[in-house]
Amino acid sequence: MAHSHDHHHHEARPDLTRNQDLVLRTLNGADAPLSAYDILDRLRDDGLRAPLQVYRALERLIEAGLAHRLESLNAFVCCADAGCHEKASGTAAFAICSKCGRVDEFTDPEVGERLAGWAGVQGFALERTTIELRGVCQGCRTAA
Amino acid sequence: MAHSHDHHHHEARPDLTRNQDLVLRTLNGADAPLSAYDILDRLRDDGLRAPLQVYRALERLIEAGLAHRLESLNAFVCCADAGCHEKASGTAAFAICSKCGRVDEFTDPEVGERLAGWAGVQGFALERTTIELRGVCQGCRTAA
DNA sequence: TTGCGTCATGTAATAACGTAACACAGATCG
DNA sequence: CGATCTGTGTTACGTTATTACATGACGCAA
Ligand SMILES: [Zn+2]
Ligand SMILES: [Zn+2]
Ligand SMILES: [Zn+2]
Ligand SMILES: [Zn+2]
Repeated sequence: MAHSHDHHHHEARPDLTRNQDLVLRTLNGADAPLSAYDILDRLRDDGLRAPLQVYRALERLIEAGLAHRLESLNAFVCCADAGCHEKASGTAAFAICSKCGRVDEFTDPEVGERLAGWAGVQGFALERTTIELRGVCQGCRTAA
Repeated sequence: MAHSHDHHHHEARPDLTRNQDLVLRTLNGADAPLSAYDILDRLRDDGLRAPLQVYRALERLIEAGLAHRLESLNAFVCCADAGCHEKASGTAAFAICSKCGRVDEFTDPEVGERLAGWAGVQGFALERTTIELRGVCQGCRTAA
């Protein structure tokens, strides 16, 4: 079932397998980052039993640019900025609220260029960049 | 033995306790990031037995600006850029070589300002920023 | 058809990373 | 003196991630 007419989904996703699709839906349905074990718990009823099943799916989703890992949280979110992988200035950054857990993904071309520039000068072959901001979101601040 | 005359070390450190000093020396003596358990293993002969002893020391060292945690590695390094905590443009970034493990700490004021600027516009109360570059350092590339 | 690579999957066991809870010792201050 | 604060030591536990091995589905070529 690689090519077919069952794309009830607005985008031609890069052919997800069942487990990958389950994990991606779970991430999409969450309003905060989920750990691999959170995801596993939510997918027990769908037959997933072991962490590795989740980690393997996450690996592919991240490769495909459909999800991100938040290193400072050991958790995962689905990509919320389609342009974050457009090379040239496509370095995703994440603002993570310590109060409510919400995550805001954004890109700043200037930041990406500065870091790439540093790498160029140093002869550092840049493969991946992690930018994570921790703090309190506006909603949580005004709700104080 | 908190105050004494045994500061054979060039800087007036913020009065480290024995465990903090042991951990900091270990980090200083390493040529790559160390996990908390790496540190623990190296300090068994000095009497440390449990992970918590290391984590507590690391917590203080990081607060004091003497060490950093690398989130993408779950490991720790000692601070290599005294200016990285000078507020105004003092956001530390780390370039981590996937081949040899070496870490290069640097700061780019422009990057710090752009991220702080985004936070300001969004009403996000920024507390902490993580910037980590993964790739291959020049030494490892030319040694290919 | 059979055999062979490749990829996803399933499962168990274990490694690696991190924290809660409790008890104790020394310093400081009324 | 007791009250409190900070650092310490220890046990036990919780969370996150990987290794190793076995199986099943598919495409393809002999
Ligand atoms: Zn993204
Ligand atoms: Zn919030
Ligand atoms: Zn530093
Ligand atoms: Zn290197």
